[in-house]
Amino acid sequence: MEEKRPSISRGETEVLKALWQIEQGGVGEIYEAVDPSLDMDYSTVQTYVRRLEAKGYLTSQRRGRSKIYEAAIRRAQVVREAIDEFVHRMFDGDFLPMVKHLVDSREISSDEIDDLMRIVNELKQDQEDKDAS
Amino acid sequence: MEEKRPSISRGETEVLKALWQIEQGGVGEIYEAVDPSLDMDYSTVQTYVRRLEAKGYLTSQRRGRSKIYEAAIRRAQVVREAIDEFVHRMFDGDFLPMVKHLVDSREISSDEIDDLMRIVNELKQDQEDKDAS
DNA sequence: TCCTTTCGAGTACAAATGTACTCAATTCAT
DNA sequence: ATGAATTGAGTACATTTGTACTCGAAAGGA
Repeated sequence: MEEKRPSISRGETEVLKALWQIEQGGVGEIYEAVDPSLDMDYSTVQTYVRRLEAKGYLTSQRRGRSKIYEAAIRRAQVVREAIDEFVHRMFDGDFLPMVKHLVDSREISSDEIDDLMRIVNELKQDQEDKDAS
Repeated sequence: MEEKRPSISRGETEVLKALWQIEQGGVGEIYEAVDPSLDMDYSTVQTYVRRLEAKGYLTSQRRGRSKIYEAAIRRAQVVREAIDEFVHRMFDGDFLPMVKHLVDSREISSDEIDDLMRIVNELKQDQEDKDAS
């Protein structure tokens, strides 16, 4: 089991997202990959990278003079933890009200509803399969 | 339309949750209502209340020597904004992957699946009703 | 070779956040 | 009435976060 690492801030999350996208790269490449609409300074990216490494979210290996970074934690893992944290914070850990809010508070296209249907049906299927065993 | 107020921190959120629960009350009562497992100091609650008022999340009215506070923003509103922020941050605004993660990353009881079904069916119903008009 | 660009490493610093103390006024129980 | 508890108001302070600058080494182009 991994240690539980410190949580990350919004800015750090953005940099991590960029790194997940490019899989690996130096600060320059990460900088390129960060959502441009954020208009994040190179130095700022640099700082976040440093902090992320300190927090154990990514590892680096030297290659010549520069450093290649790589995420040390999979996206799904971080996302899961963030969701858990969020559901606990806002709904005392009860995820259904969360889903309800999610779908209630925005307009959803028919396609999305169908996708939702599919997701839930799959769940139900799995559950029935399990019951049958 | 309301101004967009500053966002609130975890601690502030907890105090706001407490206030939503008791509807209204002085700092003492809010303090009592805060999730005890957080073990939040009276003074800390006091500070959060002050900051929440400054941020426009709650209003107060004097009653004698003490002050009665009341939430100025409905829970649903705050929750919606928080969810939006979260979905944007983690899923670039795309809520389906969010739901998928939500249901994938935990064990869900049959009852909960049925509830989910109900929620989604209701959605579908609404959508069809709308189409019919 | 000399200039420009690129990095890493370190430092800076204000705002936000978590957490708490002080003090003065007041209220309450004995 | 007097000491204890409560409350509002203000202050304190370390940590985290957002944002950025400096400096020096290396690398690459002219």
